[in-house]
Amino acid sequence: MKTSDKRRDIMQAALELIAEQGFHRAPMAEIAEKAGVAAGTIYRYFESKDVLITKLHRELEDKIMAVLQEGYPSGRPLRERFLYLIRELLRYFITNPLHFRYMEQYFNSPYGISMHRDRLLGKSGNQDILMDIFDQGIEQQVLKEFPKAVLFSLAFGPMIFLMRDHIFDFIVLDEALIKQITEACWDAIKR
Amino acid sequence: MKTSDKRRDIMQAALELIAEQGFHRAPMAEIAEKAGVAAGTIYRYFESKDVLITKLHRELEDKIMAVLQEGYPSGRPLRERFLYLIRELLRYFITNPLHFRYMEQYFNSPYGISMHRDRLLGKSGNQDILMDIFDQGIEQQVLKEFPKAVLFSLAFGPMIFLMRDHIFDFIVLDEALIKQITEACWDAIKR
DNA sequence: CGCGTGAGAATGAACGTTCACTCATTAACT
DNA sequence: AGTTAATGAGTGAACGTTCATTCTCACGCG
Repeated sequence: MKTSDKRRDIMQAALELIAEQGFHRAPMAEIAEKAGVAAGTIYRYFESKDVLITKLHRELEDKIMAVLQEGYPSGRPLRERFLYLIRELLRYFITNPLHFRYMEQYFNSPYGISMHRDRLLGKSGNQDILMDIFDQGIEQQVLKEFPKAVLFSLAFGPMIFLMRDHIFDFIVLDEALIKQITEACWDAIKR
Repeated sequence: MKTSDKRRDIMQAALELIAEQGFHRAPMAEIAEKAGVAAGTIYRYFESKDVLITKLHRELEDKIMAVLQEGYPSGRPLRERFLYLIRELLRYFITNPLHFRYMEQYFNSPYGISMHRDRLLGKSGNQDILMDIFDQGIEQQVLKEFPKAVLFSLAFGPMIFLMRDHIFDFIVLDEALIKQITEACWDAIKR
């Protein structure tokens, strides 16, 4: 609770500002002010804005992955595991809208491209629960015979769009709707 | 072929630069250079960068809508009309990747939010072929009973993701795959 | 116990760069 | 000759980053 205190404050301030305003409207000076430190102080903890952005992303990703792993029904059928993943991710983002906004920014930036490439090529460090489902689903002929990128898009594309709509109040994602939506996603990929 | 000449050049240069680099890495000076005019000249045709960006978007949207209307099978069943729309849009973007990249940039920016809001509320100027399909589909009980925003996400979310993957060479969208994908989208929304 | 000291932490003014936009000047056209 | 179009150096604002300076505080010494 010494150095990590300021480090935390800076990361939290950066998260909020970037999630709400985007990378370009989140100047270091403002991040510093929000974190209650001087501008120069940030550079004691992060060598550049880029590094701060990347570290923040990695931290969020780890946290989300941990949440998804937690109650993951490993032994259960594919369909159930798939529905679980989509549902829990939606719930997580609804509870943590800033996290969603941040990840979205990151994804829609040059950073996001290489991240996505690694994921599709299976090069992400931790083993990837979702890609595993796709592999098994194709093998067991439960899923349509699509490249993984296509399955990924059919499953995640709608989710991202819907979270956006939810955050901007174009729609209210309640439990009933979430259930129906996850099943609609399943309809799209199941054989 | 007088004023419109330079106007065209400027819009084309802006389209290319913004599509490839994003709004922030497309300085007016560079747009001017690419268009073969001086920086100040742009302001004879567009009162600000914002206006240029908005005009460019409107033009692309009009063009895309015109293409979609062209062979639109008005009299045919809902399913056929839906598949047509998704397929033709995919084809259009594959043929005009810069247009896709630009629209994507625009959508993932503050501009995009209000645009999307208007669309969901049916406030876009021209009547909206896709939203019509959703209205009719719900009425005729062919589609799942979702809010239009949800149907929209299920239909378009995957498409946007896939175009991204296609443009970055993570996937090759050939005719066979496009057919299967559009049908998978239909599976997601059909009752 | 009080005090001086030194090293690490923090500061914020200043710097260099980038960018959208302006405008006095020049060129082109009628 | 006069009107419109085009130019591009210049302006000021915004930003990421630096660094000389100040602050903090644990520790050793008298």
